[in-house]
Amino acid sequence: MKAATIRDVAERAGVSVASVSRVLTGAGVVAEPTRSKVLEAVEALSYVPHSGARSLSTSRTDVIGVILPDLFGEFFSELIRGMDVACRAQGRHLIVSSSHDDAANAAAAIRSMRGRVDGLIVLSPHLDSGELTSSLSGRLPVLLMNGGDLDGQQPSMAVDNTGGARVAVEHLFSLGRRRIAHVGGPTGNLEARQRKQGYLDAVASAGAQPMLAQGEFTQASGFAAAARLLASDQRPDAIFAGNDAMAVGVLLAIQEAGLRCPEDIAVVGFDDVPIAELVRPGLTTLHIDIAGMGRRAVERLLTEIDDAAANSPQAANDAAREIIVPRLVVRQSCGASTSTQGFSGERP
Amino acid sequence: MKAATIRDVAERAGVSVASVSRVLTGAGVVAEPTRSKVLEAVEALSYVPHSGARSLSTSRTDVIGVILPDLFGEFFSELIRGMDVACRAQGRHLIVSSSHDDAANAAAAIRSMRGRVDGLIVLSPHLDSGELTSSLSGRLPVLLMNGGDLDGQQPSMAVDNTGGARVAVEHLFSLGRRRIAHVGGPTGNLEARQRKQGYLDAVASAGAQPMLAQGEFTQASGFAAAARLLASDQRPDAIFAGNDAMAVGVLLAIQEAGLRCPEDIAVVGFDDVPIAELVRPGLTTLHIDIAGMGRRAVERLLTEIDDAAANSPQAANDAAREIIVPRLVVRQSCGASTSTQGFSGERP
DNA sequence: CCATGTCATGTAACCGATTACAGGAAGCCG
DNA sequence: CGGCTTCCTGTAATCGGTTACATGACATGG
Repeated sequence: MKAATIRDVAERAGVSVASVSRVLTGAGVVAEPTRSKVLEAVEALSYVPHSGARSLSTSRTDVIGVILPDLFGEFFSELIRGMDVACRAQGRHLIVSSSHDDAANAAAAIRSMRGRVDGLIVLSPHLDSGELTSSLSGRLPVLLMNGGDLDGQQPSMAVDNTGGARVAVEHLFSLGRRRIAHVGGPTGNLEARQRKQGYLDAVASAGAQPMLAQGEFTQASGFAAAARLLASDQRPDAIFAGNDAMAVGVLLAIQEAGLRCPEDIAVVGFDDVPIAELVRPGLTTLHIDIAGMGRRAVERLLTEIDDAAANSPQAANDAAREIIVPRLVVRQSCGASTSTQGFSGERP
Repeated sequence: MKAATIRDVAERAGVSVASVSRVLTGAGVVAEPTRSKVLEAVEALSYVPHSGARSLSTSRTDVIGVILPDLFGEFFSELIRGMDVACRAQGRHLIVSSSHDDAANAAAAIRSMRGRVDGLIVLSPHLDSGELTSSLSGRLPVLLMNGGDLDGQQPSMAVDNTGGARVAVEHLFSLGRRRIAHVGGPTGNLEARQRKQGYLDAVASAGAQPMLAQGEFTQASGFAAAARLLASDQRPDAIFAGNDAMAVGVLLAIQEAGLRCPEDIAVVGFDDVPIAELVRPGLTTLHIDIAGMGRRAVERLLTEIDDAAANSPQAANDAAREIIVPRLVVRQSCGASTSTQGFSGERP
């Protein structure tokens, strides 16, 4: 049995295909008896419009695509969740393509999505992807997240990594720490660079000396980097890690070295992944509302798509960079509060 | 500037649309000079076939849908990653819809996907979703994951929760533990029930008494449940938790109670989420190759789709239930190995 | 009573691909 | 050179929606 078409529905309801279409799309007016006859027929045949045919005549797909790099588990799922919620609310669908670790890979994914989505959200921690995207996009609306945005013309969103890092380091200074070290992420990663820059700014403002160690955004690399720092003759009294995974590695290294956190060395991370509040001591870190970011990204892309469809010239208005400001979450690892809190890590 | 169509390409290349189509789809034969002229024109116009038009004439979308409940971060992202890899390898796309916590919600998502996907993968921890799916699916190929599969006719995949739990508990018995308790997941959850059943089986085989506590698959609930168990007059010497999140809560409760793991109480979890090897002591747990499961699910769905397209009667062959057998990963928390391992938690 | 406007509905063109079938060029053989 | 393949290419029908425009019914006002 073939699937029912709009003509089958029209025939069964005793009306024309135009009326059926009007009822289903909500466009135009239909008299009440017609409407109910149509709905009845739709129900009886369990008719579902053929999305391809619809997209052919409307030249919209009602689908938006997301291109993702290889991401940490929690970040990925939170982001998708937020996007999904926003899409569902707008009657859109989400098509994802993940694990694009290099630019060429991402480019291929973008190409394969063209023609099947109304717009794209591209997460690109690679510096060169700004140009890459614009060169590939043709006239497909694109929203860049956490990327370079080299030309400043693409609509984009990004976390204020520099500012967040500065806040973290200033917080440590305000608690009396003086020898504050930084464990940075991979050099090729834009976010890693920005966080390092924020650290350097804050240290410079305080008139202190920077102490740097290189990591890879992984727990193991944080452990190794911290081990190097602890062995140096000028041992730091605080470590600001480029992300939470490395911060947890730092905590373990401190523990393994027989030192105490926060008494001997304070630690601050970045991202506020769920594990941050579960480790002991609880990790002070910068919180980002990841799901909210995802939701916001979808909303912005949709207005961009609408603008493009309307050919409106004020599209330039939307071509702004939106900044997400992370919020410092103070737990035990920074030493600000010495009270030992009981376990209360409810996780939904 | 409108997007180029196949006719634009044909005109520029000086050939017919049929030839262009043949080059792009790979169907039929084309002479070499024609092929290269076409590819050149495609390149010049940066032509991308209109997926809607294509799906209209081929009645395929090359997209598969995934319906997901609210999942834990790591599980979700690993699963999607595996599916995504498999899809890409087969030239398919993945459309996701997550956070469907109840059956009605999932049903709505399934309906909204009909007509825009070639098949569906439905993750449903709800007991009633087997019928739900079959009633909604019409003639859309569906693969059920971790669901009830009440009628046994749907192709499906599931983890051997019962068997895995039994292995875990038997392992504890083999280490000399005798008073083994279980912290179970929510009663409405099928997987929670199966794991509990495996625990009960193993305990019965050993002629021991079951000790049960109720949790919610969250870390906090595991903490609370363990606290209750530790306060009882017959304190257990081992706790098998229904998943890793609860197991971590159990570890914290033991620590907070001034007891030692594994010396006083051994702990075993289920799932082997990344955090399992990072907590101290390292958590002994049952490993599931989540990404592999996702990949396999896509592959099975694709063969199901092919069978449906070919109208082949041996489709019944595929309507089997495939079982994923979890593997016990022994770390420190069960007390099997007393050697303290250094930190080596490399995480890609 | 006729001209005119309003409103609901129907007819048919169109979106952009695929592909069955027709047709033409070239090659081969007798 | 004629007839027959063989091989490639082009024409046009088709998929299932949407929607501009035509149509017809009915009400209203002069």
